[in-house]
Amino acid sequence: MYPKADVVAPAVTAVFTAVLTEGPLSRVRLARRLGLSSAAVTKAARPLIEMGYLHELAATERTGPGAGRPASPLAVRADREFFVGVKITADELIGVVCDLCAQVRTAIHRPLTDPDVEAVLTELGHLVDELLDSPGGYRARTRRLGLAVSGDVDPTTGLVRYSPFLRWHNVPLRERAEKLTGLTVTVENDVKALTTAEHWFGEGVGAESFALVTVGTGIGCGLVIGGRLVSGSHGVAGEIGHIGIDANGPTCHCGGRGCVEAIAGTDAIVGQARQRSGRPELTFDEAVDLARRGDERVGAVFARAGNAIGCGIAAVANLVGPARIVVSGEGLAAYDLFETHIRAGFERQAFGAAAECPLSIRPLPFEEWARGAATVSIQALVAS
Amino acid sequence: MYPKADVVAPAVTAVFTAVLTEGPLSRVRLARRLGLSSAAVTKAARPLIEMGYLHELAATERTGPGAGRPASPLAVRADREFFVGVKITADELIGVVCDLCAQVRTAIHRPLTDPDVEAVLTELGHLVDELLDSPGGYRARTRRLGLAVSGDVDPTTGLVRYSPFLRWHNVPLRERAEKLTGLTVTVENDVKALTTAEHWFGEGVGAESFALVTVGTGIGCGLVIGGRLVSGSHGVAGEIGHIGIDANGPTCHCGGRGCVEAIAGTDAIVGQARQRSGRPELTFDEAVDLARRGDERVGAVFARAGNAIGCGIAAVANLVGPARIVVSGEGLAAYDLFETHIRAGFERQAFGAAAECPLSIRPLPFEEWARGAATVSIQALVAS
DNA sequence: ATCAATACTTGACGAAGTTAAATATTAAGC
DNA sequence: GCTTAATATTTAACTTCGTCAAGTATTGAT
Repeated sequence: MYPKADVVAPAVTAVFTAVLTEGPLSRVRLARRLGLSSAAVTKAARPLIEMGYLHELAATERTGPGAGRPASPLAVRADREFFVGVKITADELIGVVCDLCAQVRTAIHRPLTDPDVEAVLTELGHLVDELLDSPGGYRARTRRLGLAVSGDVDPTTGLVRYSPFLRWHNVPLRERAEKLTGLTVTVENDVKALTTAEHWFGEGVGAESFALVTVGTGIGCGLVIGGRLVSGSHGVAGEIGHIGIDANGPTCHCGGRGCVEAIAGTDAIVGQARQRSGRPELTFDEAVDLARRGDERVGAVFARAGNAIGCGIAAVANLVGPARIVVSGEGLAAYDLFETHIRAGFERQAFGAAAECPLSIRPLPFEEWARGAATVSIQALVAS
Repeated sequence: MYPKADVVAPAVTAVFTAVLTEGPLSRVRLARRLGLSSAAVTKAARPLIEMGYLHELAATERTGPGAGRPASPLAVRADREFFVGVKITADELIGVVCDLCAQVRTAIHRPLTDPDVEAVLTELGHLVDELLDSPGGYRARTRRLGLAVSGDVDPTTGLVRYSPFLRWHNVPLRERAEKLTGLTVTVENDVKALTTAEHWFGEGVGAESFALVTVGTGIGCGLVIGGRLVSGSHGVAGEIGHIGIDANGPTCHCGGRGCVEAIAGTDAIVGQARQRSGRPELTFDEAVDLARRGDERVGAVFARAGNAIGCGIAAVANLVGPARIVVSGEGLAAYDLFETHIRAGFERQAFGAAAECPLSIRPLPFEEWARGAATVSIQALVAS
């Protein structure tokens, strides 16, 4: 990233990260926040300014009792560089172009007919081209592409070890995508990418530890502990969906009993709602409708699901004690039906001070997943 | 710790830690393991040797095809310094003297009649004196004392915020103990101290992430992730005992339902065993006896408890994916009754590759808690 | 004895921080 | 307008802690 060295001085990365995630900050504030001398910040900021990543804002707020030279806050030049992020699902590619501040500039959804590797890669190439050629002139200032895939992914090698939904085994996705697009590619698990996005640019900013729970067909969880994303030694981490919370609950496809996902995954909810309403063709949206109109049998399904999610979240809070937890995902489109039950389940099962952990519950536009992918490639730039 | 600086070069701490935890290692091996040049290791080792913490062993094994100068492994001089560790419970003080390798040299148990702060501190003073004056001449070479207390403890200030069993609130334990003994004192939560001990000197050595589960009256869990002990933002972490695993299970004293502890804590087991056997005076040991002799009703209580523990452990494995998990504690004195059920519960509920996480299940001498306290003070030395 | 192999040490160098002093810019008081 | 106190930033000398490259040490094999 910088002319001289391959790996960059810690202070440079620290300064860049702080300005990116916490907005414009003067050198003195940066120094205090990062535990560095202001001289060190001056030096670290210089190459970043020279390369156009940061710039000085005009002096603004007056500080203190009224005297003193005004600070020159350092801010990110958002349009210095753009990043493509693509979330790959079995039936759709979702692609975005983000600026350096992770703001989405353009988004494209493209349906897929077949999750076959070759077919997906071909579509991916077209999608990336279309994104880069869309109005805005992104191509000239885009060098990086982030990909988010569900399943077991090795971000260091860019290998997709196993993705159940896509039915991919050991696909060297980074290599393929780099050859295809000519961009520098990062590959990450989708939930981890989203967690990263929320940690750097969302509600997790500044939190030393942080958890993101996604509610959808599956129920996932990304964890940041000690400022670092938790990866899990055996490639497993954040599998909140398969925590058992009801010893007599339904059997899960994973072989466990009473898994959160088997109670609160959208498939599980639909199944239950069909059974209770006696309408075997019911869709998720229809079930939501019924519940909103006061159908008690279907409402109880959502209540139980919300409780299960809350209980799973409480397990996270009890075990790792994150500073805050964000609950999100497609399933929360119906979050009015969930929220109180999630909170109730959480508060009942959270132990002691863990109950004080702030919970944000809100739905999430589907592009957010692709933004997560782009965020990972922003991080890759900053760390380089 | 060293003459010049207050904080020591990272390499010095790294070398000391590696030799302490992984045994004698030559400089070249250390360099490879730590990602340093061998020159850096030579320099880092020098002050440690000069101060008597490390020494060179005689060359030993021949390496490679047969040629080359033999290595001079660096080893810890275990008797260079001693450390006192004391575990404080409501009815007992357990004290040990450990050497630098965390080997217990002397242990003393001392009953307490009253968990009042002043009474405990008085006894603590006597206990430390007795330990230091016991045969072995420890006093002259002991500068540090580690204390382990259950409950909410702030290790940076040495404040015991709240300890339910002791009924202590905001006791400045470090300050008091330092004044009392003249030693440099570290204070830590008991489970975290034990986790630290196991991470540095037990089965957790070398693991980048690691979990310790303790089974007793309470059920606790210590976590190491990314090589660092997890502390929890709200002072809560590792509360595996209050994860809810049975939505219809018994109500727990914490207000939750079906908590692991409400099913598998020793008190819960005794309660259940009394009920099922119809003997209201039954003790834990008697219940163990009955189960071992084939009493099916009491045996089922242990089976259910073991399953609950396994299920809680699976939650840890699913969420954080530790490289290994150790299960231990007083409750495991009867581990023959538990083990298969713990493993069964774990394997049923562990998701995917998480089931591959090695599980060590074994009882633990009670002095181990005090050794944990001493270990924390060894760490404090190394980090200084 | 010589050589190849491996372990360790040394000293010059460089990267990346520190501290202390200089410089810049402002508001307030006179 | 001038001075002063306050705050921000920069500069330069210095410190720390590592690397690299070259040397020394010690061994088995030829």
